[in-house]
Amino acid sequence: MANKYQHIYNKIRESILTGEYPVNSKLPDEITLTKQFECSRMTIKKALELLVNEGLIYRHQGKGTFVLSHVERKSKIIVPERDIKGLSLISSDTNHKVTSEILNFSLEFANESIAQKLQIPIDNPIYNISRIRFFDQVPCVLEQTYMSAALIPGITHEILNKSIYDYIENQLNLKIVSASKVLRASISTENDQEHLNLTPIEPIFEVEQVAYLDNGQPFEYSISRHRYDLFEFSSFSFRQ
Amino acid sequence: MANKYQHIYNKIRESILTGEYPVNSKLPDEITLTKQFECSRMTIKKALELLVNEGLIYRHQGKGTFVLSHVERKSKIIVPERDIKGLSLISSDTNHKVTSEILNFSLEFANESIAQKLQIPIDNPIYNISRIRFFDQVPCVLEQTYMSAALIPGITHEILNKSIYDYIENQLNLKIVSASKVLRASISTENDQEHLNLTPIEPIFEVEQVAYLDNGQPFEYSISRHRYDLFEFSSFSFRQ
DNA sequence: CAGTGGTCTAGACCACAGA
DNA sequence: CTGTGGTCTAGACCACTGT
Repeated sequence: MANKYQHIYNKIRESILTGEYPVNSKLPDEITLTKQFECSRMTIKKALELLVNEGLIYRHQGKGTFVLSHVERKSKIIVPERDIKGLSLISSDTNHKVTSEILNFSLEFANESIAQKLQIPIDNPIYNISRIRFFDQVPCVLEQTYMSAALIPGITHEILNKSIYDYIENQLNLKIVSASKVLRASISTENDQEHLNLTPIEPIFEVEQVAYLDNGQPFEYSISRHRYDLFEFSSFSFRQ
Repeated sequence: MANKYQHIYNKIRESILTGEYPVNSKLPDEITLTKQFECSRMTIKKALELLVNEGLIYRHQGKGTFVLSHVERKSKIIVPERDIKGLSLISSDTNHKVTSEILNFSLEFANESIAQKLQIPIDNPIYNISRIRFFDQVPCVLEQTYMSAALIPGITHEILNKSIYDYIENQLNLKIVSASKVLRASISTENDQEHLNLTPIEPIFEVEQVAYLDNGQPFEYSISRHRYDLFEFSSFSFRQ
């Protein structure tokens, strides 16, 4: 493990998830943890902060640190709202299979709206990519993606059939670090209904996303239209 | 200002929003900031971390700290995804008016599902509250709320017409600190269509939420059904 | 190499909770 | 009062960037 605080975070997280620290129980105090992990108090704090952000524990000045209940849900595909990679995550994590069908893949020139999202000049070249994503052979997402061709060179059909993110991170060695999203419900269009097998009254869960590299440059603007009955987005928020 | 790091956070945030540090510009390095604010480097780091979480800046080891672009959107009611209080926030923030119509307000006994969400025993008393929320006289949210009556005593019609959160925080002096949410798109029911003036093909943006007090106790379980055309949820996520 | 942010320390003092 | 987490310091050493 590279960092001490991440190591400690993983260890404590594991202890919580395996039930060694049960729900509602009190964690050892910070001083005890510094001895247990042979580190300073600041390092323990940093590790525990990660668990607070994750909604796994809460801390109370004067009282201590306690394990929160962490409920699992199973009926749908749960996308952690703060996740950046979307379906790619699921495919590597579980025994489900995510595949793609490419509807369109072309090189175009950015119009004003897209140029603004990607923070590039108008008429710069961009990839325009339309895919249907299948989850265990079931069509579940219509995805429209725009990427700056200068920033992400060498996209091929082959790559689109797998994961764009894998290519960017492992082949181009770029780091995807953040994303801003807008989530909304939307009436399904005829196009949606055809590709995702929906009736006209069945809606779409739309996610509009701009994803950023570690230098702050937007590299992808995408609009994903999810089957309403297969996706939920979960999030945990707390006051800072 | 209570804390030095919050003071510094506010100052730098202000400088970014007023354009004193323009988009894409580099912030002063940490050492310079420690001199400017007369504090240690850890304190600067803590302040800057808040700005990173907010998506206002990004930091790059070896290079520096830079201002990210922060775009505003205006066409819809934008709910910051990490917000806990929902509409109450908007009503106090803007010159728009949020009102309520109470459809039902009764004391009941928790069934298994609700008891589990609120982490109370089955058959404990709970408030069952149904409200329509109006935004500038337009009905826009159907809200179903369950709260433990033991935890949040003294709810009245009067309070429901205003903000429950205000009552809990200012009258009962309880602190609402976190919430876990599930967001989904849903077909509108006849009930939705009637109260929110929707046609059958118009969907609902549903938010299911459990909100927690600072002692980790869930105090509210709610399901809010939003007009799909008036609400968007925005979020910013980054890898930790 | 110098400049910058990332991690980590050892300890000080404060604020809050509960006996 | 003791036990707890929150804030803050002054400084060390490391990792990465670009000259």
